[in-house]
Amino acid sequence: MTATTHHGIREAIRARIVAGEWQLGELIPGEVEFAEEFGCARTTVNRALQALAEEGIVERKRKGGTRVRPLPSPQAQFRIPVIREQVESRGQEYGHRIVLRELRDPPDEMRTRLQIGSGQKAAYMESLHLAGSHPFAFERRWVSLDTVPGFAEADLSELSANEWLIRTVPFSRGEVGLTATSADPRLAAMLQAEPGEALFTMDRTTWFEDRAVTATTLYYARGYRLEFGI
Amino acid sequence: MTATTHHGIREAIRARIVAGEWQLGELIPGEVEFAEEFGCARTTVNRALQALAEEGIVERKRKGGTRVRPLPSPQAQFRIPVIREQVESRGQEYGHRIVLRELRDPPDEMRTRLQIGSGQKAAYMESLHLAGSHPFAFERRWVSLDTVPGFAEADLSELSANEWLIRTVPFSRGEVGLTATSADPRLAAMLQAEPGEALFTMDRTTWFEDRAVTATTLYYARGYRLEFGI
DNA sequence: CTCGTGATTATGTATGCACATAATATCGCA
DNA sequence: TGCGATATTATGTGCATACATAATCACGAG
Repeated sequence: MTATTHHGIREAIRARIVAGEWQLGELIPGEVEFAEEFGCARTTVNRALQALAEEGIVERKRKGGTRVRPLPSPQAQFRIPVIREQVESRGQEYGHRIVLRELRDPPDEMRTRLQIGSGQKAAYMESLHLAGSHPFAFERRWVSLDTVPGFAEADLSELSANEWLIRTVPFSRGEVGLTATSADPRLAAMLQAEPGEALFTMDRTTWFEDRAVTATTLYYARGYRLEFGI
Repeated sequence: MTATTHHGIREAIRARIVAGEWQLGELIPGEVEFAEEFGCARTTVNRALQALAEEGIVERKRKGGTRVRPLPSPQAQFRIPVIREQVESRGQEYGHRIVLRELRDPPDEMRTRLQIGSGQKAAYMESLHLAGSHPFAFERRWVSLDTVPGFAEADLSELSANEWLIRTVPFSRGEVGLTATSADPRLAAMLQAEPGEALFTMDRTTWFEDRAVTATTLYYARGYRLEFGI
């Protein structure tokens, strides 16, 4: 296997790093050297090494050369799961039920997070995501009407709030937090769990440019496990 | 800003996608078209669009053209945190204490996961990661002596087991799972938590090529939150 | 010995070109 | 009309080249 594609070269170099040919933090050969070895143009090696750098396998500095990353804290890539896809990929039918939907005065902490002026209301909703007839996750969501005025009248019978927002508001960035929560009585009732049970929890805040769009917290039913490879 | 670097062009196109210039799933202009618009070579546009494709922003098909991804389920990139760095980045002093370390017969589930033949022992250890004088996380770890024979005699007074393994065994891939666990009495005692309290839990199995290296479960102390941006 | 300046060097990146490859469209033939 | 061969087209990729940029090193002036 001496495919002289940037792809092939990238994998060849990756294999040699993984095999321990160079120490952690050690300088590896330069682009020219590799190019001679693989019998290709420097450009090609450059692309391969840049790709490895983006993956976090190596570090590169002009003039400094390329070195294996000292602490290869593995970068995990995973997709924030779309609940519908998660459920359907388990071969179950997805459904969702809006438990509560109203305009509300957000608590102070949420005002700050969503940049909502005091006195202004925001849309609040609670909904239950179902896998077949079993609860899969319970969602609490705040939506800034300032950023998304149309949300108050949105028809959410077909699309979930999340899907509606994705289609309506292009969103640029977000923050995600993962925690464990003890089920309070309401959560326990919603998710058919014991009060106090440990629930895997994901909360997310998203912005469009500089304006907060929505903040949601998802409480997953018992036994949920978010898996990914590295 | 009309920097004609692949980097600049990538950001320009990204901005236009985010701004909603094209519908989800819609075809965006071809490489030649963009090249004319930006006044650069097609190669440069190609690199920019390929980068966006790797990010999952667009989909490309030969002859089919480039289109905005239909469901921009945001890809999150985050680094699996190295505990020492987490603690130190909070301005606290990192320490760790080995609670238990011995050779043991792994339970069946673990035999399968680590590919350990029946009758063979594996290294088992429990350790406590400290932030200052407070417990930060409790770790249960199995190590395959088949893959890492040196582990039985490794000096773990300076490096944590994880850091020792990273430096010793190059590792190629792993699987990570995130869950919520209720603290059992032992966990509660170790982490100064209430029994039954919800603990954020991360387990990991890593392989070197086709051989399992180690499987660990990390129970984080109360209130831990794994954060990342998208 | 110290400091600054210029030479050196490795990576970063744009370009024009050639050819590869995959998917689609079109046309000719039965 | 139906089907298969062929042309077309958009992306994929490699190469040689030129120049940019940042970091380091060597050297010489003070």
